[in-house]
Amino acid sequence: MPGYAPSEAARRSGFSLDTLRYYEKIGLLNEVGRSSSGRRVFTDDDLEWLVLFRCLRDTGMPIAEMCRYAELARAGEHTVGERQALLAQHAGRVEERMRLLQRQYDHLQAKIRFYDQHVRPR
Amino acid sequence: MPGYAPSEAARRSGFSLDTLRYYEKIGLLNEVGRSSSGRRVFTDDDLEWLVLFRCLRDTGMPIAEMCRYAELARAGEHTVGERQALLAQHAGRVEERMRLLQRQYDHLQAKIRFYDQHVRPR
DNA sequence: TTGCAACCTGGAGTGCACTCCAGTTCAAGT
DNA sequence: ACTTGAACTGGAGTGCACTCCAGGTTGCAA
Repeated sequence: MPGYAPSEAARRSGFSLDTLRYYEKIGLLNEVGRSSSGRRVFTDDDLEWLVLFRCLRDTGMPIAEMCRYAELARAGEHTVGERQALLAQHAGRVEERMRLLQRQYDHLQAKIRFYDQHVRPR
Repeated sequence: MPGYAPSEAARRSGFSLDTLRYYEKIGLLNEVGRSSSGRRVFTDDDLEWLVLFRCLRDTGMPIAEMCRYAELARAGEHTVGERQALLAQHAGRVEERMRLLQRQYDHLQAKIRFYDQHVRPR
């Protein structure tokens, strides 16, 4: 059980120090342990949570929903079904977003190719 | 040349009336024509611009960059190269985002499948 | 022992992209 | 003539997710 300094946790998770403190303050991240002098010491478990938050954030989940998920997890094992449902619903929305993104990307490419006719005519 | 009422333009573009006015106010959308009584009348050309803005917005382009593109277009034909380059650069960033999104989506699916072991054990 | 970087806190500030509001005007239907 | 609803303006307000700040510890290296 090593335990990571804030800067190390930031480096590993890709979140800024301020964001880590913010996530803890709003109760997204569980209270992080402290050293004798009051400095945060992140555990591997904390880091795993951060990896999940990064996944959820990158896929566009709002923070309020991440909080909901974290609360369910803290509530105990009997919430696994609800937690899974939450993730599954989110995954569905992500699929939709991916389809839209692909569609608009195709439009964009068409537009770029269209320019080819004018930038280098014929 | 029909010309569309604001509500019709909103319906066709998927932007709200407020957003249409906002886009015009900040100079993203060119000054829209007016009826004798001062009401906006959107042309097909306006609508085409809105379709493009929707594409760019859905793919995550910041408004400032869309403004830049619109300015280039207003500046004349000699900017086609720069315009194309701007779109191409954006497309590159979109590809990157799509890859990240796919990667994180896969993580998410793995997490959901992992729950299966616990929700319906063995 | 002194310097300095990393860390702490509470709270204020930022940037983005809208969204809402109050008060007014206008066009068209009954 | 009157009502209704869509549109107009300038400007204020909102929601989200951070990000920054001031002022104060603390741990460690030289």
